[in-house]
Amino acid sequence: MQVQDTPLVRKLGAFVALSDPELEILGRMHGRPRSFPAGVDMVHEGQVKRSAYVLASGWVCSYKTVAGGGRQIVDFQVPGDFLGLRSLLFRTADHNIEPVTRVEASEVLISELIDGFTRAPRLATAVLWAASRDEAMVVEHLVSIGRRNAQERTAHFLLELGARLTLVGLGTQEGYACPLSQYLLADALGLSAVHINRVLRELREAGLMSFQKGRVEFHDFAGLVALADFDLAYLDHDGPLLK
Amino acid sequence: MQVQDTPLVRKLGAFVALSDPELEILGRMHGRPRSFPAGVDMVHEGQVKRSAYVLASGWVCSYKTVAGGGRQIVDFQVPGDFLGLRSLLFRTADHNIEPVTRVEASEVLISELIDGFTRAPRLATAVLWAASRDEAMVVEHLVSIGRRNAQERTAHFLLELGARLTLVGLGTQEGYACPLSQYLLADALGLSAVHINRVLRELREAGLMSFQKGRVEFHDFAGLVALADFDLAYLDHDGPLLK
DNA sequence: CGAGTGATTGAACGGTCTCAATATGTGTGG
DNA sequence: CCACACATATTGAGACCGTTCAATCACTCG
Repeated sequence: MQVQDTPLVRKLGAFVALSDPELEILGRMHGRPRSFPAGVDMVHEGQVKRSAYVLASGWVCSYKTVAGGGRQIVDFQVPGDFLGLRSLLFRTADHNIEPVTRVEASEVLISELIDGFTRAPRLATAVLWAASRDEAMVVEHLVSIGRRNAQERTAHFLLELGARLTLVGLGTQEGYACPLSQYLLADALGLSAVHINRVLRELREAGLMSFQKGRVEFHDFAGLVALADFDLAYLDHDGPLLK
Repeated sequence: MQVQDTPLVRKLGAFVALSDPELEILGRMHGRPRSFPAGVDMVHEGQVKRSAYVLASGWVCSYKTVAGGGRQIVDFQVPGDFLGLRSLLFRTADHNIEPVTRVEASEVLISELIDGFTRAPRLATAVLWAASRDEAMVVEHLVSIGRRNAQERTAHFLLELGARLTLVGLGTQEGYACPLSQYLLADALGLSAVHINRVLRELREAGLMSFQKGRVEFHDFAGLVALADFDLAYLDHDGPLLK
């Protein structure tokens, strides 16, 4: 099988130097393609029959709803990310998953995953690392919402998305394509869409960055990192941690 | 070896029905006791040499600091909880761990953990479940801070702590002993200590609950659950999920 | 061309913060 | 046992950040 350059391979490859047999096993995980339209939940809270997926293209968001009718987006997933790993061990899914754009994803059977791990334990480590990194991002998100004001929070979030996309080859320090609406951004950052709009304007007028017409552009990367108190380290790798 | 009734055994036992050999392996994890005074960090951000621990007695908090000098407490750990599992795969710890009270904990070597899993795979499942549950709590915390007002947030948090403590035999629907100061509560809930004080007074005057002199008392459990939009399901088990 | 979605801006309200002062409790040293 | 320092809890007053409501604009798609 030809060595592939999928987002998943690129991401895990940043952590573990992958051998040919390992690449081959990963390649097989892309064998069960599924397609989902934007805006229709792939998984909803309380759903019993669940699957895990690897995102091939498109963006999705994971969210929970609250009594008042609002919702909190916990995280977005971009190509190369896993979906639904966390609640595999629960009786029912504990959150909703909604595609932000049209999405192509590969369904991963749990048995397949376990089997892959048995034959290539280093893959298990790589996936665990990816899961730990996901949780670290949720934690950083929590810190943002709890202790940063709207500007810092917004800047931090868009920087982090940039770092993740860069890891899978979909972004640079110049910017990236971003299909999120200001409403989605608001639901993710615990702010109102109106206020997001004002904050984006302030950031633009300060010459730090812009987010318009589906594209995030960093105009003063260092300044933005300083404003957001963004830690480059935890997404920055000089190369695989495991050779 | 005598079958033990430690908080860890009690918690994992709620998820997986544990056999004698499994209990014996768990018991051995309590073989490396350590003691820590209140207020002195056990682990700090960026620290390279890390250990994992199982909490035997006392409370600790995990937190991250932000530029302005503030901090956000991500979670508290109570007896039976693991410490430091998440960042095991990172080069350095990504958060601080501070004992809230004097703490007794057992150091767990990574090799020991892996070895235990090899000989008792069901233990691995149980620990993974515990880790997933921890992450689910962080997510719920995120939702609280993002989308609930101060009253709902405070009520939700104290209810969740109660549910966790009940799981290890340290609380009931009547209440529980709680060593947290209003400052710690504030750092956890993304509020100021002054406002926490007012919120606690409102909850008390509404006849819902009280938190005074180190003790949380639920006066109207159902009313509090309704106010907080608290989901009893995800911490509520009729018995082990795996027989 | 009309409808719907997303972006933008203004004005007023309100939840939470900050600053400040006063209790209350607890441990320490004299 | 008292005096004191120190942490924690409590309460008030004013300021500020972000919300809500409302209107207008821009763009896309039928």
